[in-house]
Amino acid sequence: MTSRDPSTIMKFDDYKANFPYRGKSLYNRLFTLHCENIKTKKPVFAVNNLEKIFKATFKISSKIGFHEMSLRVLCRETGLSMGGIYSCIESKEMIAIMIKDMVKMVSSEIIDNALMHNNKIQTLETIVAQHIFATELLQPWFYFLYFETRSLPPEHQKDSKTIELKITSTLESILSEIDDNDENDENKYRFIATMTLAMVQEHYLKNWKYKNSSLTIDKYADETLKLIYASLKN
Amino acid sequence: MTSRDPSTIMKFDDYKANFPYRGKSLYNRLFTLHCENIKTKKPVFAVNNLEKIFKATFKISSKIGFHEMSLRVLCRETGLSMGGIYSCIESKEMIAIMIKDMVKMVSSEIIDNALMHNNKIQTLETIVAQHIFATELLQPWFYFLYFETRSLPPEHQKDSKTIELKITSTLESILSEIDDNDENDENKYRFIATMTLAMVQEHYLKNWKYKNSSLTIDKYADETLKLIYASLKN
DNA sequence: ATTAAAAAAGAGCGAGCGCTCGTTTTTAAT
DNA sequence: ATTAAAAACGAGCGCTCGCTCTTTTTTAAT
Repeated sequence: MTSRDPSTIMKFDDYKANFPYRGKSLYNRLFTLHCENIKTKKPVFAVNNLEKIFKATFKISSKIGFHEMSLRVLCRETGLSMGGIYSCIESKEMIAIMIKDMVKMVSSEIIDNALMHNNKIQTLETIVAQHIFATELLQPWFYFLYFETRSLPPEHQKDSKTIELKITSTLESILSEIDDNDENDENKYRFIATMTLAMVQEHYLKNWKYKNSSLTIDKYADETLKLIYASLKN
Repeated sequence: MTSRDPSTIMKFDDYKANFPYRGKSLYNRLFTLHCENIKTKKPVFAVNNLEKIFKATFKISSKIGFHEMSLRVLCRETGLSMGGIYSCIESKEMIAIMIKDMVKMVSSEIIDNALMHNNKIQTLETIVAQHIFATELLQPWFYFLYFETRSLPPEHQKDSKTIELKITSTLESILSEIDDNDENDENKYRFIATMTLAMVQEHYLKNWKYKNSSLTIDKYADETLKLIYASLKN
């Protein structure tokens, strides 16, 4: 391995400041992507209601699961009527599909951007750190997709699994490029890539552990990277 | 850290050979634990049906989720009638609770037994390796509990989370006992304990990755332990 | 072969589900 | 202030859910 320069890695606050999928603009994007299937035509109304619908969906389904969330309870939580909800979404199922599509978009962007670095170590560190940052900023989205993939229609389930596969296979090939330890083989790189994703997921799946922890998100990313390098040396 | 002797760690095949929670005897235990609430009085009938019910539950709910599994589909899959099923279980919900209780029992046993070692390194390695082995042998049970904890009644949800907490806090304290690297602190031990459990879970949650893999379960356990030691060295 | 107890069966119950659609209210251009 | 379009409303529809209970079948001791 050539060299590592921790100072080149973006910090969470910098990433957050430029993150385009936040607040109202997040739901604006959602509306733009699905406006064909949304009866409500004026963006300002649709965007407001989409925000209510998705926030309520995350709140309720994180506790009891998406399928167990009835639309009547969703009405109460959003303050909207049944008709109000159904003029902003096609069906209950489509809520889950929209979440999957958003997660897919964000994950793909991180990988595609990181691959444009010439320095492969920087590519590795960008993918890992930015994934941890993005899953923190969109924690309810990633959490939902992890637990509710099974309730998606088959073709969308497949799509969801492809997201994960793309991350690990990208990591795997970068690891083999940057490593110069003869003892390591492709199985080792696959193991480390798998472990890396497991650590990213650990953070957003059990984020209550980290909310009031002395382990900041920047430190978590750094520890994860250190673990990768320690495992390569072995 | 004093010394590590890989030869003292049990291999998967040895563990499997003496594992008491297998085949019919597993469902016999389940019946004994819950016979008060089971209408079917003759063990031979109850045990046979419990086996059908649980195997079908795992098969169906691993694909679509427990709540989405209707009892009518469960009837078809088990070959039993509605009445037949309800004379062996109290309610649909109780199926999930029984699974939680079984997982709790197995996990507790591993920790309690491992803590009886005088050599703390052996305790650590026993907890890690045997957890990986047990979650392989009872994969559907552990997988189910991970994804369906949310559909348990609150007090049982709490109980389920306690299982995980007991494992990580035990690991954490053992790590601090065996480590002599001054650079490490309690946060580091917590991070490593968390990562260790994440690796155990990775294996049983995504076991399709490992079913036909060249990475055997013994090797997986060994790699996980090596990662722990590499991370301690820093 | 008889028979009483145990097990298995499955139609039917009330409740709650996702979703629709005719009506009312709100919006915003004039 | 008027008005036509857009948004919000919510009772009601058909359906499936978990579960019960009476009836039928099987078991096993005599």
